[in-house]
Amino acid sequence: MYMLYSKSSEYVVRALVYLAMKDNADFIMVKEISEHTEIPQPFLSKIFQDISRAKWITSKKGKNGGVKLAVNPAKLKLLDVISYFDGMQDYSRCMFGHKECGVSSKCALHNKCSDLKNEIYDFLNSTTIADFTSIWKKENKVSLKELKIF
Amino acid sequence: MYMLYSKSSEYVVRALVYLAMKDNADFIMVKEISEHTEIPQPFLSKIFQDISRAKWITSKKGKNGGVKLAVNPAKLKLLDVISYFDGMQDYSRCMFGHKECGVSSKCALHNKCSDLKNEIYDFLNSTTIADFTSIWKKENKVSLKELKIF
DNA sequence: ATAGTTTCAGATAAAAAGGTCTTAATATCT
DNA sequence: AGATATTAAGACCTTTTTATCTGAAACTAT
Repeated sequence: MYMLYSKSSEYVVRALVYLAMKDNADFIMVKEISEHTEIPQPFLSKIFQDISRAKWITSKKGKNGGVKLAVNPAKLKLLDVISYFDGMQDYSRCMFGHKECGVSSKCALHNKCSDLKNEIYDFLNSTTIADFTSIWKKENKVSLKELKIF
Repeated sequence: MYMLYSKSSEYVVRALVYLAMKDNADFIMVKEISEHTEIPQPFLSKIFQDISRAKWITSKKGKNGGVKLAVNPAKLKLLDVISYFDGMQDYSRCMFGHKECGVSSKCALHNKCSDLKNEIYDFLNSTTIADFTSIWKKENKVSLKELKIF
């Protein structure tokens, strides 16, 4: 499928939003996050291993262990998250495959489409984990099961 | 992956555009279409079987056989093609999962996102196979290898 | 130190998507 | 009628994505 983002990306956004809602003093157990986000726990563990390598979180083993945000969620853009898991896609590609898509060959269809792609790019590039978190806090919700980027 | 469309959808658009460029008097061999669109022939056959059930094309076996458009390409919307293969997705779903997404709970993020989804929907709903074809004719191209919806 | 808890790491399994192959059926031409 | 060309149909294979399992390592509290 030509994708906007994968399941992993969606999951990790939910997980990061949940973490960002906490005061970030304690480590949060993966199990707890799994329950509130409805992400299968083993899968979530693996995702955390992944983003722990990327230094977005730190983790602690043993009693009172868990995971904790290591970066400012206001600096974590959706684009970063998605491209980390799914790779960066080409938001500027011409739909007709022209290498040099000059003015002469531009048409309404092309323009419409590249505008759309720019908008998607801008949205992903300007929206952060913190943006989601602040809304969720306002709503006083705990569960993030339903959260979807699009 | 959360998709905009699958490979099948992309392929079938290319194939339909190719067919729509022909005068539609003769049946066109799947092999010929496969070569000009760079779609693996066995896969393309399968896709044609599919859309032949949907009555978008007719096919003829045997010598001088092949496939032929059975509908007006100006009436074939991208949305139809994509939803036929990938199913209709929910373009109006609230990103926070609210069943009743009332004004009070709407936020900038929600609005931005639903605007985007609407635009995508409108694009897919207003663009037809014929739109692609007319541009391709203008460009005097034969090969459709590079064509991509987005 | 030891027991208990919890992540880490990697192997493995299941599901979905994408792609190929083979045989049968059907049409056309001679 | 027979030979040939071409799609139909469905089984099968491959790759990618998603999900699970297991044994160890590490930390804490007692």
